[in-house]
Amino acid sequence: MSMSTRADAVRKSAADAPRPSEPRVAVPGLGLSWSLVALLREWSTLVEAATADLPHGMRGYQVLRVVVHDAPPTQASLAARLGIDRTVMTYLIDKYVECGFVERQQDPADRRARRIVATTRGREMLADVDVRVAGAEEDLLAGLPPEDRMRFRDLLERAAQGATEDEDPCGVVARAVTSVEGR
Amino acid sequence: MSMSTRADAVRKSAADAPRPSEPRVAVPGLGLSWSLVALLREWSTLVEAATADLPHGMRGYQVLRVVVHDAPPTQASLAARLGIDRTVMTYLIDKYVECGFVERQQDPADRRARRIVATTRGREMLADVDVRVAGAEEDLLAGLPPEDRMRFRDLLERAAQGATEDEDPCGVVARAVTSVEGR
DNA sequence: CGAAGATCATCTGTGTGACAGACGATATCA
DNA sequence: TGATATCGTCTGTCACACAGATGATCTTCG
Repeated sequence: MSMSTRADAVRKSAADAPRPSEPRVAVPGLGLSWSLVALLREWSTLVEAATADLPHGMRGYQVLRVVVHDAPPTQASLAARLGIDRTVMTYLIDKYVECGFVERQQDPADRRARRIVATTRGREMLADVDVRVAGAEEDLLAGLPPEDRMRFRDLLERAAQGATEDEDPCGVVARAVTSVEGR
Repeated sequence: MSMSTRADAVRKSAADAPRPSEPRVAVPGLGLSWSLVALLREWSTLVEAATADLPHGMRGYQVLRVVVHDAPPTQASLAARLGIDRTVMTYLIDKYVECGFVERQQDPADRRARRIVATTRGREMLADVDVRVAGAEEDLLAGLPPEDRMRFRDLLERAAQGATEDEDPCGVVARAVTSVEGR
């Protein structure tokens, strides 16, 4: 960030209000970082609002999504898929079971494993949240004229694709997400 | 923090939720979240590498940057600027003092306050890291043809600006960053 | 078949990091 | 002068991720 104001300006009395910071901020090469982070942050805020009903925030949403769409055979594989520690997955699922969104079923083929299946209620909730999330994403780009939004999405997607070519896409999201909600 | 766009009232934190990921599987609106997060994640990785010499990674980098460029009058204002808790700032600065990058100087005008000033070594280090970070950002967009990069930067910046109009830009970055590197 | 080892989910302990609150020192205001 | 606010620090607490051990079960191979 850093802005043009400079050191000598330190004259000002300490009593000054913590200045509200003006949004300009122009430092070479910094705009990219800042914009990326700011946008993601805003996204996080919006999506958080959209999923306020779900335990464990974004994390939980992801889990539910994967459970519904991919139905991984074991809890461990589910965790691996999202880059979450297996022990964490345990109490994460606990919570969701408690809320009635998913169930643990003994896999008859392998009695060590529990298959995590979404309940009807879980599915409904997911569908509902999906809609809200989509809306949130649209809101996120509200500052751009419609035709630029598409262009932006496209460029963003290509950039991301290029940047993560050889990377594991699942863990990526999981890790980044974890933190964002951190606060 | 205030959220500009809608996102009304989100007192409780507990949810977030991107649409993660699996590579295939096309879900409407899916790409945006994933791409944003993935790109930021990649950025985080690169920048983390670029700032490996600095304590506290990118957090420390931000602090050093602000110290050098803005020279905030007090430790508290520095913390506020970056959205970091004041008590956290204490040991964060401790570390940097220990490394010889900054110094705490009693402000003669207000003996309660310590002015944080960068040492020559700190400035050199910052300049050095700045270069590396700029390079990292360039790498980040390597997947885009050169002319698209500019276009992308522009769109990204405008989108971010629109999304965070009335928001405090500093805290934004700090918080998001914290989280992302979380891991 | 049966023993050894792998795998699954869970439980327990540990470490890290953020934050609230209290504190002494100082500044400011009435 | 006294009351109140601010600055930086310190202490205690809390949440959370992770490593390791545990009991149950499957698999492999002699």
